[in-house]
Amino acid sequence: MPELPEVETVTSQLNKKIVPNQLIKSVAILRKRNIRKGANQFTDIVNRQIIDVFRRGKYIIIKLDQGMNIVVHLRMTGQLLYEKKDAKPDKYVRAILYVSSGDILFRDIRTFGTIDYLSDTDLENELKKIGIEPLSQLFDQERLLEICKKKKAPIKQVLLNQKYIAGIGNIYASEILFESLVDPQKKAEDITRDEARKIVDYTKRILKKAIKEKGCSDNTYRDIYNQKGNFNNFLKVYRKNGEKCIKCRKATVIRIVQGGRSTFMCPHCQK
DNA sequence: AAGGCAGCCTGTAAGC
DNA sequence: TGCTTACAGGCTGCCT
Repeated sequence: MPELPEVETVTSQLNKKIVPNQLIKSVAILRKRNIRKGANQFTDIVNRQIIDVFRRGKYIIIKLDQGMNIVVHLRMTGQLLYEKKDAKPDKYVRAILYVSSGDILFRDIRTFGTIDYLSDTDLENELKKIGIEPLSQLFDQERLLEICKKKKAPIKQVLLNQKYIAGIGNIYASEILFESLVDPQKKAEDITRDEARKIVDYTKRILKKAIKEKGCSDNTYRDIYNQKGNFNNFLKVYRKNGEKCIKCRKATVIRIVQGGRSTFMCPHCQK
């Protein structure tokens, strides 16, 4: 689940809670495999000061002093939960950061989530690999056309590819293309100028609205206070297969598979 | 270079 | 009720 709006929600809440000047008191690693790079130095973080918490793509970055960073990716079912102190972890909690004011629990049912411990340089190199922030001013019609140029992959796959655009996942990709009236199967290189303008416009509008609603909790996503987001109440096409399209009120929303993932669309509206 | 697909895990819902 | 199957919002690595 967690895509840009959900990760943004968690990041900004955590930022308010633990920035600045809080110390990492200790750390508990309950499942080693969730800790990837830098696992062996992970205990160094004790007594480091937290300088900042920010988001890039779907990564949550907790910036520490001495040029080190804790980098969290929630993947499918990851959660970061903030609790006052002495939280009692259930069996899905994979790691705990004990900070001055409370405990941060990394909870993840499917265990795909990751935590890396990276120097500023290593972090910079990791972040270079991911594409443009869709909410930045630099993401515009021209930029999207540039990204789509000479790509034979379907536009949906391009929107999902973090190398090109950072933060859009499966839910928002379906929603964006539905509002833009673009067929998700259309080759990226065939996207017109007008379609590119609409895709950019709806990407920004939908992501901003979803952030305002604290994300989308179809399933396991929760914010740091263990609360659900409200954006699923605003979904127009995602998982609406079998229902009447709300735009044309004639055709039925269908589910197709692209790259092994579900796409939801109205075959009448999206050409 | 780029696309397709299995794999990482566990839970839930649907179908029989 | 219980068993089996399909599916789940992400990403990597290997193969073609």
